[in-house]
Order: sequence, then C-alpha cells, then structure tokens
Amino acid sequence: MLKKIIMEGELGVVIGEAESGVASITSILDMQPDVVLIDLLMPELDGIETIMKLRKEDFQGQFIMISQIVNKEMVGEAYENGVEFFIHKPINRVEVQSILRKTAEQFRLKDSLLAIRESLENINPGKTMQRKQSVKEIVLSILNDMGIIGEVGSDDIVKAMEVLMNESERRTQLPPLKDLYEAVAAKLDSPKVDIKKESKAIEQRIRRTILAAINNLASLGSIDNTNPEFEYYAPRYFDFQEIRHQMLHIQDSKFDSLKVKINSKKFLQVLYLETLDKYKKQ
Amino acid sequence: MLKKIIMEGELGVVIGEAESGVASITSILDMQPDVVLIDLLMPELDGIETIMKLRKEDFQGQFIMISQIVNKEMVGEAYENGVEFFIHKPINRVEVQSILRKTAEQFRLKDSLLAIRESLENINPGKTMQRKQSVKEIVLSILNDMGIIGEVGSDDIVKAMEVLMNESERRTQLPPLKDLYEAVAAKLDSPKVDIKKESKAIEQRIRRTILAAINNLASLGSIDNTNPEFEYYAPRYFDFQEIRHQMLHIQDSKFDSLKVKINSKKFLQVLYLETLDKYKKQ
DNA sequence: TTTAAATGTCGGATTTTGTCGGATTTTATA
DNA sequence: TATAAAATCCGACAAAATCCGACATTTAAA
Repeated sequence: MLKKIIMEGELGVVIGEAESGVASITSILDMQPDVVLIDLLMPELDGIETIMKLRKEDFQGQFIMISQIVNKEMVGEAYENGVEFFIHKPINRVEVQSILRKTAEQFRLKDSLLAIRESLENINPGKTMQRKQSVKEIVLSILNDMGIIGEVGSDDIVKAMEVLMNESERRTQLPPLKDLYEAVAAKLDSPKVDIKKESKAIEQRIRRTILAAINNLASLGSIDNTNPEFEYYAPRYFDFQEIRHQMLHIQDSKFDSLKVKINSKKFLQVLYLETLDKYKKQ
Repeated sequence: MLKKIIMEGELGVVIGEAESGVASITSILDMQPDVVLIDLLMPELDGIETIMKLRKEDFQGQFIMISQIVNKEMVGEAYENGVEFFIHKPINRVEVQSILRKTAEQFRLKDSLLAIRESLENINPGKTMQRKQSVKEIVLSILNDMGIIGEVGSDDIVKAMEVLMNESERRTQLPPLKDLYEAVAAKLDSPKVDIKKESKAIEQRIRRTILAAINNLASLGSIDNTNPEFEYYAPRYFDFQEIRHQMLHIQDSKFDSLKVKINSKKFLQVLYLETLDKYKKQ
C-alpha cells in the first residue's frame, strides 16, 4: 500500500523492503538509501532501536517513522534519535506525499531511495496473543472468515461447539446430530422451550447458515479462486462438488442453483476438529 | 503548555490566542501571523473550516494543525486545505520544536508569529492516547475503512452500536431491527421526535449508507481484489454475491447495477460482533 | 431563483424464520 | 445381500421481519 502510494505519486524509487528491524539493518547499510521509512513497532528490534543501530554504523540517511501514536515519550525519543517526520496510521495518501516531498526538498534529494517495511500491517493485534481464546472466539473467528457470522444459525453453531468442547471426554467423532442439537436446546436459559421443537429449529438454522457459507465461498471463489479463505475452507468444510456447482451457477445461470446438498455433519465435524486443534495449541 | 514550549524553546513570539475557530478569524486577519497553530477539533467551526474561511479572506500564513488522529480522510482534507504539518496529541516538546523549526526553515521565517489556541488542552486529558477506545471510535474506524464515514447513516450506525454495547447483558444475536432502530430513535435528544417515524428514517439512512459501502468496496475490488480492505470487509459484512455483482457492473455496464440487495441485518450483526471483539481486546 | 441532490415518508414487496412431516441416506443386523 | 431402523437432510407453508421503491420534502449548489 505504502509502496503503491510512492510509486503512483512518483515520489521516489523503492529500492528495498525488509521484514523486521534486524533484517533491515544490513540491507540499509548495503543500499544506503536517502530515506528510510520505518515502523515504530516491529518484532525483535523496534523502530527506534533500529535507527540507533544504523546511526552507530554511521548511516546518514533520513528516517520517516510510521506509527499509530501510542505514547508521547516514544515520539520524543524517535525525534531525538533523528526521525524527521511521522506518517500516521491509518496511512493517508496525501500525508505520505506531503511528507516525502518535504523530506526531498529539505535535503535536496532528487531520486530519493527508500527502504520500507510493510509487515506491521499483519502484526497489529498484539494483545490477542497474550490471552487464551475461548471456544466461542475461535469458532466465531472461523465463521467470520466464511462470512457467515451474521447468519442466525451462527449462534447455534457456536453453542454446539461449546457443548462438545465442554465434555470431559474429548471425543473425535460427533454424537448423533439430533442429540447434539437437543443438548444445545437444553442449554438455553428459557425453561419453557420445547427441547424437541427447538432442536428441529436449530437443525434448520444450521442448515441454512451452511448454505449461506456455500454461497459466500462460491462467490469468493468465482472472483478469485486463489483467495485464501476460499482455498482453505471450501475443500475442507464442504463437499467441494457442491461449491463448484454453485460457482458454475454464479458464473452462468444455466446451472440450477436450487439443488445444493448441505452436509451439516461434515461441516460440524471439521469445525469441531479445527476448534479442538486451535484450543489445544494456544 | 504549548505557549510555554514555544517560549522556552525560543521558537517564536506568541502574538495571540483565540478560544474558538470563529473567534480566531478576525484576530488572525488583523494580526497576520506567519504561522497559525490550530486545533482540528473545535466547537462551532472546526480547524479545517476555519482554514478555509481564512483562505477565502486571502490569509497567506502557514498552518500547523494540532490533532488526535482519528480519521485519515480528515488528515487528507487538512493537507489539501494547506496544512503544512501536524502536531499530535498528546503534545510532545520535541515534536513541537522540530515541527516549528522545520516550518521556520522552510518558509525562511525569522520572528515567527503565532496564533494559538489552548482551550482544547482542558478538554483533552493528556493520557488519552493510552485510553480505552470508545465504542464510537471503534465503529468509526471500521466505517472509515469502508469509506462511508461521511454518509448520513453513519451516525445512526454508531448510535445503534452504542445502544447494543450499552446493554448490561452482552448479547450475540441482534434484537429485531425494528426494535433496535426504535431504541436509537428514543436515544435522540429531541423529545418531539415521532419514534416510529424516526425509526423508519433511520432504517432508510442505514440502508443507503450500506449501499454506499457496497459501491465503495466493489470499486476497490474491481481495481485490486487483493486490496486489504476489500479482502477483509467485502466477504464478511456483505453477501459477497452482491459485491461481486456490483464489481461486474463497474467493469462492464451490461450488468444492471440497480438491483443490489442490501443485507442490513448481516452488516449490523457483523459490525456489532467486531466492535464487541475489539472492545474486549483492548 | 432554479435545479439537482439528498433525505424523509410510507405502504407494500420480499425474505427470513419456525414448524412439521416426509424423503433420502447411512448404519446395523439377519 | 437385503431389510429395517436410525440418522440426516429436505421442502412447503404461515407468520414475522426485513427490505424496497416511489414520491414528497428539504437542502445545497449553481
């Protein structure tokens, strides 16, 4: 994104990228860019530490720091260690262009050469790493990836997984779905619910939610079949021929969409095993 | 505080202060300072509006904007309206000195004359950057990513999320939308509002806002379907087939764009769960 | 002042959801 | 292997919820 802004704005030539502060040091010393764009928060060696190491190695280029301001002491420290400007998250094109232009003007740089780092975009949720995810969170995250978190059956699916995960004996195979749905129904607070009836309602809700997942993933796959979510979920959670059939329908209405077969058992089984796996691994 | 930093650092002569955007205009036009330090968020007339008015009055000085960054569109707008630099809250001495020095160098100003405004200092406790994000801020950030922060229904969406988040029992499933919209309508200050009518107006505003989001994301996706915002939001918040359909329309006008189905329920459900998740995780 | 765009109003169109019985598939047993 | 029982999936329908579109009104821009 940042690289794109720079290129499209003709603000300079991007000569390199690095994945971390540590990794950037030798690159920067080798390439000697005029300007380094650097993230404040990075794994292993943060932005300021990276700058200090580079200064020790006698690097003379300018630094522009990318950050989401969290701490005024850090800002001060960054400036004291030679940062010329900050670019703030979320990144704004006009700000990037303005800052880079000013840097170029100030230091009379012509073909500004930049080393940048982008991977901070992926590391952002640092806080989640420090807390164990609940079953609910794990399941919701998976459903979110499939784009079905808003479906009315999602809640039932989450509860079903909670029921399974709360069993003292960790099974591999699911119990009969009817029993599972009844256990979910029994879990509801309301004592007036007819367990049998509610169980049938849960069954239908889950079925419809899984249909929504099929449609969503098929739509995704028909735009870009290398989409990560499509690639991961479509073949694992579903009978892939159903997804494929739906994709064909989306791309060409000759194909009848109304006959998609829903394999609830498979979906719930795979979801359960993945939830179990993720829960154990944290 | 800002005044103190300027004086102690011998960064210029503070020639005046004003209590609001409106009040500053005549002062600034009278005094014609070289540099105006101005808050982005002010009562009555905000920083950008103040700048625009001053430009209309042919004011030629430079602007440095003081702000807590919340919105990249606003940042962009500020730069486009002639802001040279941002100073970020909480105010850091080194940053102030650095920015003012750069401004002076850039414009060859000697006895920089500044008009400043301090009263925002009293509204904003210095530690705000380490404060928990409000529900509003979380929601606005998400809406911002979708490019719909200026849409008329955004405010309603924020209020709806606040209503939900303020419930003592944290639900997973939304209440009936009609009830939710009525709760939002009831939350308005004006006692004369017809709740039923306002609720219907809220419904339509939200609907139109979601349509705008679909169009934005479809535009993004048709340019680059690996765009991070597109990849994240399009399949999760919307029926992806609708996004896909709109993308096809954008790329080829043979496809009718007028029949996009708006799934408000899904949008609000996903937004709620994401807001809840982010709120809990901070 | 006029025109176009944005927003509100309101009744109706369409979809969603729960219910329930049956169709189909899978499993176990003779 | 055939059959019966169990399990899973399915579809139709009515009530409730949600979505929709046309037109009126308001607002903003020319």
